[in-house]
Amino acid sequence: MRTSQNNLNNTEIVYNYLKDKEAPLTAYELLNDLHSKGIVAPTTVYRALEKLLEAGLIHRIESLNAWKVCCETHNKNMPIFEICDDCGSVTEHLDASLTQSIKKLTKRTGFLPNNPILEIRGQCVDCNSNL
Amino acid sequence: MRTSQNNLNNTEIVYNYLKDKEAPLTAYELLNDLHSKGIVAPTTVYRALEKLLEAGLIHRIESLNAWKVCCETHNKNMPIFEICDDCGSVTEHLDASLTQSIKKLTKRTGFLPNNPILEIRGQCVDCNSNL
DNA sequence: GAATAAATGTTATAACATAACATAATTAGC
DNA sequence: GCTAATTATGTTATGTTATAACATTTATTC
Repeated sequence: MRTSQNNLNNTEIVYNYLKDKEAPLTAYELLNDLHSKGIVAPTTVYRALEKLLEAGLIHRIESLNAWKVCCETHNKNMPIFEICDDCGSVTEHLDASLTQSIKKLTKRTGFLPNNPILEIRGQCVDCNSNL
Repeated sequence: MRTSQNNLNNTEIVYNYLKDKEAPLTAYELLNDLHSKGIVAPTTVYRALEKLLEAGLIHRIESLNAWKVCCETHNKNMPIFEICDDCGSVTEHLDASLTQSIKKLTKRTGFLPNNPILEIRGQCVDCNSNL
């Protein structure tokens, strides 16, 4: 029996919900928030997230165990995330010189990069200027 | 009642064990391996890891949920880790130009960095040259 | 040696993630 | 359109990572 009320599949439901969020959400936050859409098991959430990740539509924020939509303007650059530990906002940045630095490093060491994880924990401009 | 057999405290026990490892260990791997030293609860392991982290003696590898001793030659540079998904080895690197790139980015965005998490998943030189 | 602080022990549980297998929906070929 | 194969989904259970809450012990200070 199909439990969802409309013709969106789980992957689309998760993506649409995540799309509007400033801060990333954990899988269990998604599960909780999307109960009303017929998503009732962790497995369902994780399967959707896996597909979105493969499609390059979302990123996993490793240091938060949370998920965020991709800005989709990578243009060959590696994404780096600024994570505000005060307000929880996460912003994605693309930076050519950073990307070059990492490429140089891996070239020098002979490492074959696959998935760079670049996250900076700290305080965003709004939070550190309001002190 | 004191259960450990010698005069090392838990923090030292964990550090000494971690020190010799090429690959990082998870908290539960440490727990399992250090049962014989009287460490029998997750809490004990996490408390030791927290102290070592504060002391700057270890790093947490976020994308592996695992822990590794610090090379202790940072010299103001931010550590970046190359993580081999084939053999599990993790190597720590210090790179001035990478550090500069990140500083420039945070200066531009007004972000106050606290803890940079820089990890590259991929294939180490040994694993990618043996193909 | 009593009072305080720091470290450790113990039990329970929260939070994050996947395994294993059953069923349903979609599609591809005939 | 029917059947087979594939893909998606549902369901239950469990594995893995991390912390809370509180008791006890050890070390330190006066």
